[in-house]
Parts: sequence; C-alpha cells; structure tokens
Amino acid sequence: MEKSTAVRKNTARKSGDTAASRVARESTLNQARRTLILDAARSAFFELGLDGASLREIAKRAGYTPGAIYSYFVNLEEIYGALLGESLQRLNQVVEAAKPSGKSASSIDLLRAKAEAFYVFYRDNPKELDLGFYLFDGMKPRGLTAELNQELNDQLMAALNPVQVQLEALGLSTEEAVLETSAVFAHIVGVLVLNNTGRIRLFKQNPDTLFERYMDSLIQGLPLSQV
Amino acid sequence: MEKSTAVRKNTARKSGDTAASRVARESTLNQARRTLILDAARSAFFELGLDGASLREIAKRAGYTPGAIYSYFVNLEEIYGALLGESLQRLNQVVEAAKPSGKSASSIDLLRAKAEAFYVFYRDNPKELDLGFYLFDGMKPRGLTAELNQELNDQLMAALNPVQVQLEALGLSTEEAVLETSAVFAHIVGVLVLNNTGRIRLFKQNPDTLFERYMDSLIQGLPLSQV
Amino acid sequence: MEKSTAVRKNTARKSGDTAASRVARESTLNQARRTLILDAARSAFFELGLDGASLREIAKRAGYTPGAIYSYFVNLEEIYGALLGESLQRLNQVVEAAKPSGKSASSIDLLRAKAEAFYVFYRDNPKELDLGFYLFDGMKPRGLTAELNQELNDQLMAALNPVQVQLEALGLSTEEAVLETSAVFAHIVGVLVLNNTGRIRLFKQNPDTLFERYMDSLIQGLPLSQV
Amino acid sequence: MEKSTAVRKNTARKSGDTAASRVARESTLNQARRTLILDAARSAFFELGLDGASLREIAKRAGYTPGAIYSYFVNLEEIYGALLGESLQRLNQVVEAAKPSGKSASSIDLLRAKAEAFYVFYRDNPKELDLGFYLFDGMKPRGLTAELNQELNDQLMAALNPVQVQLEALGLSTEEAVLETSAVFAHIVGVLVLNNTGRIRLFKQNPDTLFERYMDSLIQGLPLSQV
DNA sequence: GATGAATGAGAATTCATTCAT
DNA sequence: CATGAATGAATTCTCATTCAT
Repeated sequence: MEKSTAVRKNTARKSGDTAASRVARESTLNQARRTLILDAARSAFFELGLDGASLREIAKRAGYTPGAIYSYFVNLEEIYGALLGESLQRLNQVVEAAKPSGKSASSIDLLRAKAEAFYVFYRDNPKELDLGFYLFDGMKPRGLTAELNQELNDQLMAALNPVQVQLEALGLSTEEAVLETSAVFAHIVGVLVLNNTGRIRLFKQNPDTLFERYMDSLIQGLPLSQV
Repeated sequence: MEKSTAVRKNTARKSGDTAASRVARESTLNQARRTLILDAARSAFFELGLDGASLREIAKRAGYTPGAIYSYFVNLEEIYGALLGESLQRLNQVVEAAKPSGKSASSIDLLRAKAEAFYVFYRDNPKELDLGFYLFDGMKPRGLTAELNQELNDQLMAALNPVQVQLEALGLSTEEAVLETSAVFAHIVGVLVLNNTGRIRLFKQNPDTLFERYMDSLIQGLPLSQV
Repeated sequence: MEKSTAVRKNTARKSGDTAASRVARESTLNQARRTLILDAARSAFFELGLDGASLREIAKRAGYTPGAIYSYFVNLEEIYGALLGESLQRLNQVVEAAKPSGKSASSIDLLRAKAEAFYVFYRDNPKELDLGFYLFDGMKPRGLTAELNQELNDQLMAALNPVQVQLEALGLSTEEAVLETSAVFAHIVGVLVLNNTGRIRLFKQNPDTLFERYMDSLIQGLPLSQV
Repeated sequence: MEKSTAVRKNTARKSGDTAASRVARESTLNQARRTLILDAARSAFFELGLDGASLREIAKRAGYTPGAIYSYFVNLEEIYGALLGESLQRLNQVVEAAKPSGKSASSIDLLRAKAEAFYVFYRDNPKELDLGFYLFDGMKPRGLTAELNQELNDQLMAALNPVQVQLEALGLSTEEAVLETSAVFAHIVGVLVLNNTGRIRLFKQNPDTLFERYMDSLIQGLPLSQV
C-alpha cells in the first residue's frame, strides 16, 4: 500500500495527471477493488452460503476491515446484487457459447444445446440459484434499486433469448416462442429446486432425466418435428 | 388422593370436574394455546418472511413473553416444523377432496382435478411454498429432527399420491407414473416459483396457462389418450 | 385436596384423628416427600453436576412440577443444603463404622481406619466435595440460614472427631490432637482437590500414595510411636 | 486524500506517525484496552464470583457494550483464561523472586522461602485459587482450548519447580522430589481451601501454623537434615 | 398440596453499520 | 481510502420463582 514518492511522481509525469485522467485512473482502481471485494464475497458465499457471507467475512477475505467495504458498496445487499449480476453474466456467456456436440447445427440441436447450457449452469452451481431466490424473496427485490433490478432482469432474459430464437427458427411465432421459453424456464427451475432441496430423491428420480424428457416432449410437439 | 365416589359424583355434577375431564379440558386449552402461537408464527412468517419470524416476534404477536413459548414448543424449529406440517395437512385435504367440476369422473378428469388442486393450493398461498423450501435440507438446512423431516416428507408424498394413482389408472406402470408425477411436481413448482418471484411477468405470461398447457401435453402423451 | 367426610371419619376412628396426630401424620408424609425430592436432587446432581441440577430437572425427576417443590423447600439453595446435610450424615456413618481390616484394634490402626474412611468417602464421591465447596464458596454460606450452616458444620466436625479421639488415645493433648486433626483434614482435602481437578496427573502421582504417605509420617511423629 | 510528501514527512516528524510507530501505538492501545477489560473481569470475578462475572457485567465495568468485548477477546472463556494466565504469571514472579529473609541461602532456607511464597500468594489472594479450580477440567470444565489449558498447566508447574529444585539439591532423587513437591502442593491447597471456606475457624486453627508445621516435618524427614 | 402457566431477567454471541481519526 | 473501535439491536434459549386456580 505504501508507495514511494518517486514512483508516484513519475507516474504523474508520464501520464499527465490531469483531473480527467486522475478520475479515470481512480475509477479503474476503484473497479479493481470492487472486483477484489466481489471475489471475496463470491468465495464466502460459495463456501458458507448466504448466511455465512457476512460483511465481516467478506471483508476478512478481501483483506479489508468491515468499514472499508462501505467505500465501494453502499450496502451488503448491493454486494449480493453485484454478485448476482456477475453470475448472470457468466450464465449468458455459457449459453451464448453453447453448441451442439456434433458438427450438425440444426435448430433442434441448437435449441437443445442452449437449454441444456442454462440447465447445467444452475445444476452445477446451485448456490447461484439460491442467490437469485434470496434477492427476490417474497416478490419484492430485497434492497435492490429499481435500476439494478431492471438490469438483472434484462440479463436473465438475455440468457434465455437463444432458446426463444431457436424456437422461432423452428417455426413458432414470437408469441408461441416466448410462451414455450417461459415453460422451459419454469421446468428447469422446478427440476433444480426439487434437486437442490432433496425432494427429487423422494421420487428416486434423476434431475437430468427429468430435464431431458421435458426437452424431448417439447421437441416432439413442435410443428417442424417431421425432421 | 383417594376420593369417595359419592363426592366425586357430586363434584362432577356441579362442575364436571372429573379427573378425566380436567385433563381433557387442559389438553384442549393447551392445544388452543399452541394454535394461538402457531397463528402468530404464521402471521409473522407471512408478513415478514422466515427471517422476520423470530421467536421474539412470534411471542409478541401471540401476547407472550419469549420464555413462555418454550412451554409449548421445544424449539423455534419445532414451530416452523409444526407450521409446515399444518400446511401440508391442509394441502392433503384439498387434494383429497378435489373432484372434476362436471359429474364425469374419468381418470383423466380426476388427474387434472388432483394436479390442479395441488397447483392452486400453492398458487393461492405462495408463502407456504417458501416455508417448505426454507425448511428442508436444501437451501437453508434448518434443524428439523430426522423424524419430523421424515414425517413432513411423507405428508408431501401423500399429497402427490392421487396424481400418481390416476396416472396408473391411465395405464402407466408404477415406475412411469412416479416419474411423471415427479415431473408434474417439478413443473408446478417451477411455474409457481417464477410466479412468486415476479419472473413470469417478464414473459408477460400467466401461470395458469403454463400449468394447463403442461397438463394438456402430459395427457396427450398418455397411452390411453385415444379416448 | 378435598377429602370426603366419610373417609375422614373412618380414618379418624381407626387412628384417633386428633389435631396432634394429624400434624404428626402430615409431617411424616411431608418428610417422605421431602425425601423423594432430595433423592431426585441427588440423582440429578450426581449425573449432571450442580449446574445440571436445576429446579426443573429435580422436579421432573421427582415427578413434580417445579412449583410443587416450593411446598417443601423454600429455595433451591435449601435443597442443596439438605443434600449436603444428608451427605455429611452418610460420611459420619461411614467413619463411625470404620474398623481396621485385621482383628487388631490398636489406636494407630483405628486412627488409620478412621482417616482412611473419611478420605475414601470423598475420593469415591467427588461430587459431594463439590457440593460443600459450592455452598461455602467465597466464605459466605450461599443462601443457607445460620442455623443450617451451624448444623452442617457440626456434622462435619463430628465426622472428624474419631480421628481426634484416636490421636488423644495416642497421647496427644486435646489441643495437639485438634491441631493434628485439622492438618489431616487439610491434607485430605488438598489431595482430593488435586485429584478432582486433574492436577495430580501433572505430577504423575496417585492420590492414595499421597494420602498414605501423609498418614505414615503423621504416625511416625507421634510420641507413642515406639509401639 | 492525496498528501504531499512534505506534509507527510512533517506529520511524521511531529507525531512520529510512521507506519511502524502507528502499528506499535495501536497495538499498545489495544493491549491497554485488553488490560482494561481484564481489570474489569478481575474485579467482577473478585466481587461476584465466576458466576457473577458475566460478559455483560464485565462489559459494564469496563465501560463497554457487550459486543465491544468481542473485539478483544474471542470468548468469555478466553477472558477467564487470560485472567488465570495473568495470575499464574504473577505467582511465578513471586516464587522466582522469593529469597530467605536472612543472608543465608542454604537449600533448606530456599526451600522454605519458595514454598512460603507460593503459599502466601494464594493465602493473600484467595480468589485466584478459586479461579484456577473453576477453570481447569475438574469441577466445572470450562471450555478452554487444549493449548491454553496446556499453557496454564505449564505455568502452574513452573511455579512449583523451584520447590522441586531445592528438594533435589537436598539430596532427593528427581522422583522423590516430584512426589514431595506434589505433597507440598496438596497440603498448601488443603490448608488454603479450609481457610477460604472458613473451615479452619471451626478448629480454631491458624492457616500459617498449619503450613509451617508441614514444612517443618517435611524438612525433618529429609536425608540431609542432619545439618 | 399441587399444577401449569407465565414472567422477567439474564445468558453468550453475532451483525450491519457508523464514525472519528 | 482505510482503519479499528464501538454501538445497539438482534438472535435463541434457560432458569428460579410466583401465583391463580
């Protein structure tokens, strides 16, 4: 943390320490430290769950004192919100990148691949599902600003968009595609919730089977399924 | 300790205070007070969520001091457990009583009626869904005893049994019926979670439509659906 | 408890239900129930220690409700006091009955036997030692009445009297005998405290050895020890 | 936020506010506050006994809110442990420093001096004896960590070591010296317990006499006591 | 004499947050 | 920007004791 004066002065000389650049640099630093804190929060959250991811724990893992966190986040909830945003970003990347395993790229295969990517993401990171539920518990976003809420919702929709796109490619109207997408989403969520809460064991079922059966029947019902 | 019969009879005539009746009356009172506390707990939980339903809050709403609660429940967890047990009991009654609207009683109509009863119960009491999720092992393992956990799981399974029964009546093997029942369960849960968390609005969808479409497609896929 | 006149009359006829006899009978009952409670208290205390021997626990073991206890004891402390009194009574009996193992009954052998009885009593019932310490913690008897305190002290002195008697028989003046008795008492207490608190293990010593060595050296120092 | 080097240097010169010194100062402050709390704890313990020395009480006496205590101690137990550690440290210093009153320094005189220092320490600070008894495994196992327990035991042993050393100097084998040391320890403890609980008054004895007589007889029995 | 309900005080501990420095 | 100290409110739970019935 201690930096020699010489270095600081040099930096100033080289980069031209105008007000603007200083703001930029500081904002970069700021962003870096936010990231540092978010990393700490994520690790705490993954290891200890939401209850264990207290401000103190996050601060400790970030190498800060609790008070310092408030320089970067207004709230503990804001941290959770940022965490969720990050999570949704990763989800988007995963779905975006999803491709059928073979070289074929029929819309059906793409549909399957996209939906499966979505499903697998949450199946393998159940905590991320918890996070979303926590923040939207009981309908009212917990301490999220309206804008953040909007942003998060947009991210979620974006992650589901590829599914909708393929459904349209398979002949569904936009309206029908949206409906079917939301149904897929619902089914995935349901299967995962049952899995995460151990309910699925009561039926001696496997979540993957449930998911795949749903996709099969969905595809079977499609107008172009003569393929 | 010994009381003459004559005296007992007289006393009994006057106040009805036989040992048996006293025990009965007191047990009733006791039960009434447990119910009172449970009501307080339910209202706290509905208004404030599980986190807000602290012992203090429950006691306050029940008009008790916190310590007094422990005369009726061994634990905060026991209260939650009782709450959930009650909820599942009502669920079972509702599903049990469910009948098709017309006079017809085909298995398909019964299947629809049973599944719909299950769905409607939670759609109209969304908090009860939260309760179940919160309490079981999954997301937030609350310290239910193994026996209580078992009992609650049994109640849940019982509520879903009518669906399975009708599926078997419609020609599915037990194995297939169980699988399909768990899929129905998953779909209902998914639709409801999306509804409760406001996600369904993002798609401008209606939960009922989603549920019904799922049932339609399920029935369509049944072997006996030539009827 | 209302009793029917008929029964009372009968009883009265048989036993002569004068006020005096009724008092006596009731006092006997009373005593029996006090004993019942004390038994419960003792068992709780032995199994759970002083902290575990709460009024509630004692009541439960006695088959009473907490409130009922207050008909027989004014205080939890009074129960402890009574427990200690009982303990000291047993101690007295044990010391009283102590005899040398062989048929010989020299004063030296008797001295050893009496002291050892005292030692062994507490070595084998360490909780009883705790009890005494608890009640006299910090000099001021905890909630014991002065009379009870006096009585307990008298019982303790009585238990040590046989030692003093033998010391006198062995030629010590009363004054010297008292001094030596108190020294024996101190040593026993010290050894037992070290034993109970695990300190003796630090020295890898055995409490019995320590006790015996002390007795040996005491006897060696006696004027008549030419015997 | 940015400070010029010059200003920083000046500040440093004036207040000595280098990073190092700041850390040192803060650590000192911290230590001072730990001490403050420990003082409060000691006073609470001395006046109210261990039961009365609750976190609340300690905090109140230290002028803190209960929560603040947890910045300095992880536990109530840790406070107790620190208290005992401190006490044992003082004991060690006292015994270490103990010297015979005259200029002579024979081993016998040293032995007496060391044992007496130990004895006097606890005679004059009876509560410190209670503290030790309360904390170690024996009577009321308080949750000290194994390491702390070990450390405290080591301190206790260290305080008794000078006695053992002199006994060896007087010709006892190590084994015998340890045995005799533990016997001395036991006797001191016994005498003090009797004194602290008022039992010694029952015998109209004086604790000092008892202690001295024991030391006399111990020395008399030593092999080199022809001196 | 006994019950059972209830109190009220107290226990340790945790936590998000604030704020002077 | 960061610290570290501190607050104050919250958490669950335990207990001796009281008292109307």
